[in-house]
Amino acid sequence: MAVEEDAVPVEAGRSERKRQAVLAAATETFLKAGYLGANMDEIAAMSGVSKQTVYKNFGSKEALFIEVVTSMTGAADLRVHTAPAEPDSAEALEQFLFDYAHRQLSVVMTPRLMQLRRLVIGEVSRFPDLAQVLYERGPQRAMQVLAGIFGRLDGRGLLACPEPEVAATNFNWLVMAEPVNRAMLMGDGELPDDAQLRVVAKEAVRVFLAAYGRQGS
Amino acid sequence: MAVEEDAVPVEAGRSERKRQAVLAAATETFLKAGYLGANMDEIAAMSGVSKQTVYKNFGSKEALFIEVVTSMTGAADLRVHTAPAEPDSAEALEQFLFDYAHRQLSVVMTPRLMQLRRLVIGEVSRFPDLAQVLYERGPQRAMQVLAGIFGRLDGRGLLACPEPEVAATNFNWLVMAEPVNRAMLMGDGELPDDAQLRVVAKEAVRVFLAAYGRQGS
DNA sequence: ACTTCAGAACTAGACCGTCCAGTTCTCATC
DNA sequence: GATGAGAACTGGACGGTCTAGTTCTGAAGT
Repeated sequence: MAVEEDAVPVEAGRSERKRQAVLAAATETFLKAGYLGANMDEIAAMSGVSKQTVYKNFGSKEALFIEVVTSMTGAADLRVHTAPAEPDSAEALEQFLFDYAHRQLSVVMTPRLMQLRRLVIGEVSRFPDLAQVLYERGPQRAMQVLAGIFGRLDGRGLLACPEPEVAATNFNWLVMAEPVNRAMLMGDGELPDDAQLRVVAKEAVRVFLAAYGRQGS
Repeated sequence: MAVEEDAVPVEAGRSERKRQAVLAAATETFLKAGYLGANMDEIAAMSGVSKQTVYKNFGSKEALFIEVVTSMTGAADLRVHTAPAEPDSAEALEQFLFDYAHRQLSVVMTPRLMQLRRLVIGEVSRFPDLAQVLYERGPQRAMQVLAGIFGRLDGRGLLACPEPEVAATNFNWLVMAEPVNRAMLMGDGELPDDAQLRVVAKEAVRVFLAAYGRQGS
């Protein structure tokens, strides 16, 4: 029937447009006020839609919240997940690690993703499944991808990590831990700029290579 | 007048006992339900006290919440903050780092402290000052203490860290990042046991010494 | 006698979800 | 291109529920 069953509707029908408007307004509202603090009337008003339409599209406040979080994690997932070319020499390895760290930091250290993380953490007891999905699609996936790469580099003698998962975990958190955990509690007021991200990434690579490189950088 | 202005009342008067009962009940309730989800009627009932008494002792829901969080952070602060004897040889250094990491993990990785952290993170926009206090009395203080120690060890030639703050930050998160961030999103269902904590601590020390030790472990 | 508190009712307001009458859009058919 | 049926939407009101905070009465303790 309809040929335009597009997954990413550029010019969608009225219903779909309203649905997207509600989702956008709900995202803003939940990020700002939290789950209990968010107001369905306000979401409807902000999206220029009646409450009836909100409930027709999403059924309940819970369902809307779940949709907001999963759609945001999915979008972030796409931006992070691009297979990088693996290095084949010591110099290429160092550059590869730095680029990976810098890109990961650049994508993740944004006010919206930090606020999403706060939101989900605060609702762990109410929505444990959502939090688990965020963990699996975030840190866990990053560490799995890294572990695969590190395992192959170990096989080629470019790294010395008998347990690639451990090395991947340590590299991941050497890069992400300080900025993320600082942002969690100190707010988005002083998120690190690009220069600071590069400093963090560089020292993380140095420490990592000292521990898992062939003969120290 | 009253001679018994004890800071830590072992056997306090009725008023003080009721105050403590309210504080205990409020702590449980806020940890379980969050700020907006907590119910003042329930807190009064759980502490065997009338709402009038609750409001006489703590003024408002906000004030009670602030008191709950600050008293918990203060208590945790006391348990973490004991000056350790600094090492004076390479072997003592390794043992010192391991003991420090293991103790830090043991104290922090408890369901109540993890839940407190989730609670405060979820309320960052409503109570930014509380979150800042938690950060300063938690990770920040730990890193400052470590930086001081590392600076002296660098002076004695036991470490090679021209920037002790950077080394302290990296050691702290090598130890804490994986367990804490996993617990934040995956819940308290599978908090690491002592054996796992020792594995994490040991590998953290190894990586740290490879990067900041004098000639590798 | 005098303070203190329990217990319960009460105020004032917020909010989720529903309902309905009237309007607007979409799209197949003519 | 006009038309008409049916789906989608609006705007507002509203029921029922919940909650923070106040107030009142009576009892208990000192």
